[in-house]
Amino acid sequence: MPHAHPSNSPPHRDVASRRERAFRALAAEESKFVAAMKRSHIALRAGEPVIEANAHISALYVVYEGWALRYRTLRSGARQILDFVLPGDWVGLPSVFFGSSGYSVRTLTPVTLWVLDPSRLRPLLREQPGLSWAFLKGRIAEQERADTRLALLGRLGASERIGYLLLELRDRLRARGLFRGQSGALPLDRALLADAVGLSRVHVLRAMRALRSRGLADLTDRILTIPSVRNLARFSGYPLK
Amino acid sequence: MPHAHPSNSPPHRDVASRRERAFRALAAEESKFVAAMKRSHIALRAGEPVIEANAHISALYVVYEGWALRYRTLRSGARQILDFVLPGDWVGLPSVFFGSSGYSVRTLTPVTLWVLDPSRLRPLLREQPGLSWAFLKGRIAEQERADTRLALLGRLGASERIGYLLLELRDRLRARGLFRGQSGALPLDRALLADAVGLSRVHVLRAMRALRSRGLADLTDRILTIPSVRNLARFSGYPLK
DNA sequence: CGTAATCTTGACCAACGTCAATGTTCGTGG
DNA sequence: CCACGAACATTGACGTTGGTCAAGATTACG
Repeated sequence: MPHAHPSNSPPHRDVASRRERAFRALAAEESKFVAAMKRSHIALRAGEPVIEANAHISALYVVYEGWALRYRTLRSGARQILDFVLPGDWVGLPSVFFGSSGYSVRTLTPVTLWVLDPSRLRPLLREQPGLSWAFLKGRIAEQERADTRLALLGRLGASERIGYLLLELRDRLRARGLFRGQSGALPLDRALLADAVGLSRVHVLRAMRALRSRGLADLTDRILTIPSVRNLARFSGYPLK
Repeated sequence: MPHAHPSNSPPHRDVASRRERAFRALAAEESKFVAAMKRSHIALRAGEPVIEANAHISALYVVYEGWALRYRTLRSGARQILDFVLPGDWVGLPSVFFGSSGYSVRTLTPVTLWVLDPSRLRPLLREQPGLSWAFLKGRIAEQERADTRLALLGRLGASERIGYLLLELRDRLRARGLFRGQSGALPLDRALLADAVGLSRVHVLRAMRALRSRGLADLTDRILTIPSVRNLARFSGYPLK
C-alpha cells in the first residue's frame, strides 16, 4: 500500500518517448489489457514498499519505469530476492486470486507504477478472451525463469550464479532498450546480489573478484561491464539464442 | 514423447473410483477444461521419459495417476528437480506457447497420463473465457510454490529444506486424498531428495538422521512418518493454515 | 546364489559464512 | 570549505556446512 503521491497526469513529455519505447518493448501484447484496467499513476521514491507479503489486500500494478524487488523475508530474518521487477512487469497478481501474496515488493530506484483495478481482471478475461492468451503466455514465461533460478541456486557455484544473473538482467534490460553495448548501469549493491543468489555479502565480493580477474564481468560503481558475453555465458552455463 | 502403449479405454474399474476422487480433489475447476481437450490415455511404467527439455515438440498432458519428476539437467550433468508432479498437474504447457519447454519430465512410478490436444488450448480459452480464470489461478498458485522453493534453497539449511519439502508433499498428497494420518508411502529415494533440495546424497542422509533423532520426521523404506506436523513445521518454517 | 543398486558410515576437503577491522564514499550541517 | 557520521566496500582469519571419496552393509532381483 504505497502512501504516495497519486497522480492522473502522464509522465513528463521530455523523456516520455524513450520510456514509452522501453516499456512497450515488452508489454506490447499486454498493453491493451493494461489500458483497460488502468486507474492512475503512482510515483514512488527509492526504497518504498509497494506490497507487503501476506497482507490481506488486493492490489495490482504494472511497473512503468524504474526497478523494484520482489522478495520474501524468512522467519530467521533472512531475505530471499525472488526477482528483480523491471518496467512492464506485473506486481500483485497473487493477491487478486488469493487475497494476498507470499511476496513483498519494494522499490529500488524511483518508480512509476500504473495502478490497475484488480476487480476488472476477471471480467476483462471474460470479455476479451483473446487477451488472456498473451497474458497466460507471460505467466508461463515467468515460470520458466523461476525454474532457471531454482536450478541456479540448487546446482551452481557462486561465480556461476552471479554470472548467470548478470547475463539474465542484461538481456531483460536489452529487451527494454535499457542496455546497449558492453556496459550499462545497474542499481545493485552487493547485499542485493547476495540476497538474490543465496550467498553472503562477503562471498559475493569474492566471487565477483574472481569474475573480474578472469575478465568475465565487472560491476563497479553500479556499472556492469561484460567484455565478452560469449565467454561469460560459456562460463556460467547461460544459454545464448 | 512417450513411446508407450496408447489406450482409449479408461483406467480399470476396480480402482477407478478411488483414483477419480484423488484426481478430482484438485482439478475440480479445471476438469471441464481438460475434458474438452482430451484425446486419449497413456499408461507409462516407472522411469520412462514424458517430455524432453528443449525438444521442439508441442505436447500437453495432465497426470491422472502416479508420480513424475519435473527436472533440468545442467551442463555439468547435475540434475535439479524443479517439482514433483502429482495427479492433476499439467505437463508441457511451455511447449504449447513456445514450442519447447526448458524442463524434462519422467515418471517415478507407473503413471497414467491424459493426453491433450495442444492446438485446442487457444481456441478453448477463446470460446470458454470463464475457464481461463480457474486456469490462470492454477498457474499463479504454482508460481507461489516456485517462489517458496527458491527461498528454501537460497536461505535455509539442509534439515530445514528437507523438512519443508516433506511437509509440502504431505499437504499436496492430503489434498488429493493420498495421505492420511501420521504416515504414508512416498516413492522417493535419497538421490531424488538430494536433487530436489540441492544437496548431495550423503548430506541428505545426515540431515535426515538429524530429523529422525529429533523425532521430527522419518523416511525409511519409502514410508514417511511425521509424528508432529506442528513440530516439524515450526522447525522448518513451514506455514500452517 | 550372485550381481547390482542403494544405504550407511567415516575421514577428509572445499565452499561458503561469520566476525572484525580498515577503507571509502557520500550526504549533512556547521 | 571542512568535519562528521552513516552506509557500503574490502580484506583477512577462522569456523561451519556441506561435498567427495571410499569402503562395507543391506537390499532387490534375476
